[in-house]
Amino acid sequence: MEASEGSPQPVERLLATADRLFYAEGIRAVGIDRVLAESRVAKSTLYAHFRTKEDLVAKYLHRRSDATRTRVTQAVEDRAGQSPTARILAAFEVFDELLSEPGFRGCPFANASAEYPHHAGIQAAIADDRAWLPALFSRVLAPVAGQAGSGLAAALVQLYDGAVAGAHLDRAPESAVTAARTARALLAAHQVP
Amino acid sequence: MEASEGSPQPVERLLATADRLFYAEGIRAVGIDRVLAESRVAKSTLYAHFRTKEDLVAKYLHRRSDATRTRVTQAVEDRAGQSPTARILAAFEVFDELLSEPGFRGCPFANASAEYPHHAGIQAAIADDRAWLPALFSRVLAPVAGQAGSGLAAALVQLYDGAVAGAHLDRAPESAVTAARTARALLAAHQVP
DNA sequence: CTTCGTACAGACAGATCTGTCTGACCGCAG
DNA sequence: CTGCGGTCAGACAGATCTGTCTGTACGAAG
Repeated sequence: MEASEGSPQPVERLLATADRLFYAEGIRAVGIDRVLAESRVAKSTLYAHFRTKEDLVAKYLHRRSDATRTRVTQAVEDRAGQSPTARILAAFEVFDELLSEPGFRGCPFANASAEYPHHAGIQAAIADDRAWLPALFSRVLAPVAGQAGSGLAAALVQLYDGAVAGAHLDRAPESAVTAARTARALLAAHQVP
Repeated sequence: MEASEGSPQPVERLLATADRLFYAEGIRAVGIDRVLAESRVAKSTLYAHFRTKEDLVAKYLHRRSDATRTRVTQAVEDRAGQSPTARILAAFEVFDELLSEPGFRGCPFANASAEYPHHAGIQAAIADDRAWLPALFSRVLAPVAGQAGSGLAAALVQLYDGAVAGAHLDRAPESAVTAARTARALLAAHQVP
């Protein structure tokens, strides 16, 4: 039934290769033929599972979103008993790891939005991703910050977005540390414990 | 000698159309033929002034950068006598205007970087743009913040980048106001007058 | 009037990209 | 053994894109 631990199933190979190439070189810059050749998958297999290239792109984005959300959420949940500030800063520690990874090339969702500003399925994948981080921050802050909680969460998301942009465009991975410092100052200014 | 006030010269028409289309729809998504048709310029004229499409893209980016830098710098210089905090906040007021413009679709440099991650001329145009804002903030902060000035400037640039990303991906132009609030808190925390 | 520089219009070649289709192969269920 | 679902390999059509080239038009300079 399942893969007998040889090389992964075709769809998995396809998605792994698409992730690598689309993220590293840009989506429109990478043709379907290239993805197929490097993943050793037949064209007919691709189109048996995805209606168009854009469907594959949307799937690529959803997988990226899931992976990051899981990783960040886990780090925050691991500190369930600690203070809201400590939990927020735990998220920023993960951001630091993400932004320091060798192949980091910016936010895959911002990048995809630049390439497909008007495609419904891709924009939906992006909108989907944009929801989880403010929700996570709001959840962490809910016990201590009442009304101002969502505004504070939005400000923290901005710090994340700014760190991502800077790490990419300025090739400055230390921007995650700068963002964490600002986050700490912001939380202190709002008397979050 | 100069244009007798009819329709602008071909290169100017070309650049205006390229700016509009590249920014609104993405660079790779817009073919040269489309730019030529909408600007009513002949293909031979384009290639007499630009060696390749990418050269035109680089020019488009340089013009965008110049326009924004001029506008922001002017607002800051207009408050030459005022406090550093007031001058920084004046920049954020301009950001608010920029992010609230109807056709706003994110940072043209981040967008271009997503589409041409490996093209030397385009990456050079992006790197060029990335320098002026931290330099402006550093200049404003130099009189009051000594050593910490450049770190503070970097943090403020992050706030700008975060506001741009949020305004684009979340369609939330009010993110400029959020960023300005954080900037004010940050400057206060560093006792900048 | 002629010449020169600039621009226009559009054909053209060559490359490339997406999506369809054909045919062969292979493991497994019946 | 036979049939079937899933996969591979690659040809193919049709569209599209960049960059070159040809020929024409027009105003200014000489």
